Amino acid sequence: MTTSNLYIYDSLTRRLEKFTPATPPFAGLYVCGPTVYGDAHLGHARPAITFDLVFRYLKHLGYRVRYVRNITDVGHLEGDSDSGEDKITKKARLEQLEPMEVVQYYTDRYHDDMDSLNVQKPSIEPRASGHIIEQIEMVKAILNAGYAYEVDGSVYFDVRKYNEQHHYGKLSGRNVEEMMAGNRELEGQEEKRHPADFALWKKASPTHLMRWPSPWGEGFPGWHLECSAMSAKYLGKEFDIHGGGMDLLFPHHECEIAQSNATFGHDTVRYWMHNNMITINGQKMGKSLGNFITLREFFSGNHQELARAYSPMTIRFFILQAHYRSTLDFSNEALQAAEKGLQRLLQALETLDQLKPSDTSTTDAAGLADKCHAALQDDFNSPVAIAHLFDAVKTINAVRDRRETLSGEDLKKLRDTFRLFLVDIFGLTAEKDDLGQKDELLEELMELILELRKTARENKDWETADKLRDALQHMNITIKDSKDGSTWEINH
RNA sequence: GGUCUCGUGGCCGAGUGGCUAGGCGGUGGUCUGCAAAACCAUUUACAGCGGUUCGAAUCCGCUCGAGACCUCCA
Repeated sequence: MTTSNLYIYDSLTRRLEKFTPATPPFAGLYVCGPTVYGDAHLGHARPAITFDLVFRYLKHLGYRVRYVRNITDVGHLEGDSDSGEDKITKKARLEQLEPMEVVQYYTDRYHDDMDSLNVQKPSIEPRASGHIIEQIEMVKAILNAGYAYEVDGSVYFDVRKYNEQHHYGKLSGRNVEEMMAGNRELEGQEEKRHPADFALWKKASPTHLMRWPSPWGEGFPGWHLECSAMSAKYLGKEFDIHGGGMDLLFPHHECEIAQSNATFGHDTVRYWMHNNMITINGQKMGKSLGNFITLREFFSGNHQELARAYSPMTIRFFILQAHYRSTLDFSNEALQAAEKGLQRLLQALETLDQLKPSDTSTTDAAGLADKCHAALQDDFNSPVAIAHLFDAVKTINAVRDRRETLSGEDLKKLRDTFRLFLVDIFGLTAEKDDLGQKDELLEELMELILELRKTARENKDWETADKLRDALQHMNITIKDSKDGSTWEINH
């Protein structure tokens, strides 16, 4: 294994901590996945890409990583009330489908979106509905430990009791007493002994569709239980990294900590990582505000806020260009800037293959790997690593233009390093749809047209040459002339 | 109201005490039949006020502004 010096910002200690996995060379990573009752929006892309980077980089460092990302397919209640309808059921009713049809439909679409973004599949993608037994067992264990109570077919976590021996609120920086003061009156809370108590198991109302038998009657698991149960099942009672969006810090992850402590008597997570939010007009992009733009809308450009379509790779690069703990503000201008920047990097990747080695090097190319590693080992600072790649682009172009030279050895090193970080670790590649759109017939036709234009230009028949160029531009095809001839591409 | 975070040049976005972040845009140039593309060069910053320090974007205080969580949310 590569000796690493990886530091991760731990949300719990609020400091950079040196990453030392519990049982090297293994590393366990659990990330909260989506609730599948709607298309993924730009906000969903952030944790997916952030932890895809973590996954890829840990693997690169030589760890044997088990990455678990759940699918939440048990509908959580819309309100905190017994009478509330859950999100998936509501969607199912509106679309006249089985709840599980809704789940399947949006799970498939989520997978498609993640594939487009070149997000690697997790090692295990467990569904909450497939782990009802594990969740029931966990409720039992918490009841046995005395940290929960049953009321009329529902089981609640006893936060006040738990707080006597543990600190409920240590992750999100709050305490139970303070939370009392600011707590709002919500319906359906009469059963709880304390407003901060949360449901571990919820009795299903007669009309509730998603329901399972349990020792407490027909019902469904509580909001926070699935992640505790499934992370323990697949990663053990102590695992390395638990990730998710900052908005899950409270109450979701706070509750997970309480559940795990109640069940196992100790924390299960060694490092808590939280990605920040994507904002639009300075505000969080989210379901509740209704100001979200789905990934599919980005890819098609079909949304009021979008000046045009943006490719999946542009979205990916846009997200990687900011540090995961900073907010990232969406704008058309920023996305177009990202698109241009990415093109520059990808162009350099191609140029790199054409470079010829010299006897000696006039420029340093060896430092790139160290600099990029240093950036990533500093809490996955992808924007700094990317800045180093841009510096390397200058070198690559200089060698191409014969302003600098590289020895064979240095050239190989530069190629390997550049490709390693850009393609393997950041997952940035040329758009696949480029090739998809260029079918064979089109290729041949374009070759013919470019040949005709070349002849026209050689005969100084500028009228014909320009006519071809302009006509193609109208068809959304751009001709790019260079010394070595002309190339073409379809505009996005 | 409670807890917390942030405020960097036209835009996005790194940076936590002294050393050019980077990208995009703009401007100038090279190339080109012209244009585009590509490449090269280059421009402006640290919300305000006060303090600590030889020295602060970076530490402390205050003011102003924005946001997040406290209910489902990535």
